[in-house]
Amino acid sequence: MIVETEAYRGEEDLACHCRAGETPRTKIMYGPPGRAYVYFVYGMHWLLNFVTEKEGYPGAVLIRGIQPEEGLDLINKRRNGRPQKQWTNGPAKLCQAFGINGEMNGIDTCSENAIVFIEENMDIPTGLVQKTPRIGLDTVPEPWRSKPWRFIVTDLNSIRPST
DNA sequence: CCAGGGATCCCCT
DNA sequence: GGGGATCCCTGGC
Repeated sequence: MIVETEAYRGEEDLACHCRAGETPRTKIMYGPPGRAYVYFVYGMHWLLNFVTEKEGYPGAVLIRGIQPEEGLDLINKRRNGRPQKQWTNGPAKLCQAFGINGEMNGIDTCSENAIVFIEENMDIPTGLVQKTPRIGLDTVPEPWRSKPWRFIVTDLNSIRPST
C-alpha cells in the first residue's frame, strides 16, 4: 500500500528534473502517463516514479513510502535483515525492497504483463492524507521549495489494524 | 535520540 | 566539474 508520495510537474517546477527540459534522462516524463520513471541518485540509490501527465507535458509522482503486504521474506533478505520499520519507509529503500532498478525505467505499467504496476485496492479518506512540502529541496527556490506537494497517509492503524 | 558526513556515479552545465 | 527527489553509520549527549 502506497503511503507517501510527492508530485513533480512541469518545466516551471524548479524541483522537477524537467526544469532542464527534455533530455535523455527526463524524456520518459514527457511520454504518455502510466510509465515508470526510475532514476539514480547519490551514486547508489534508485527512485521510482509514475508518469502522470498527458503526453508532451512532463510530470510524475515519486513513491516515497509503502507498506508491504506480500513477499515479506524476500523483502527482509533484500533489506539486509534491518528492522521491519525501515524496510520501505523511504524512496530508495522501497526500490531496494522491490528490486527496482534502471532496467525498469520506461516500462508501461499498464500493460498486461508489466513487472511493475499499481493495483487499485481501497479508497483512503482524504482526512487521513497530510500535505507537506517536498523533501530534500534545500537548494530549490521559492515558491517551489514550499509547494505542499508531498502526501503522507497518517494514522495507518485506522485503515489497517496493526499486527 | 539527533546531527553530521561519507559513499559513489550519472547527468547536465 | 559539480551537485543530487538518499541512506546508513558514527559520535556526542
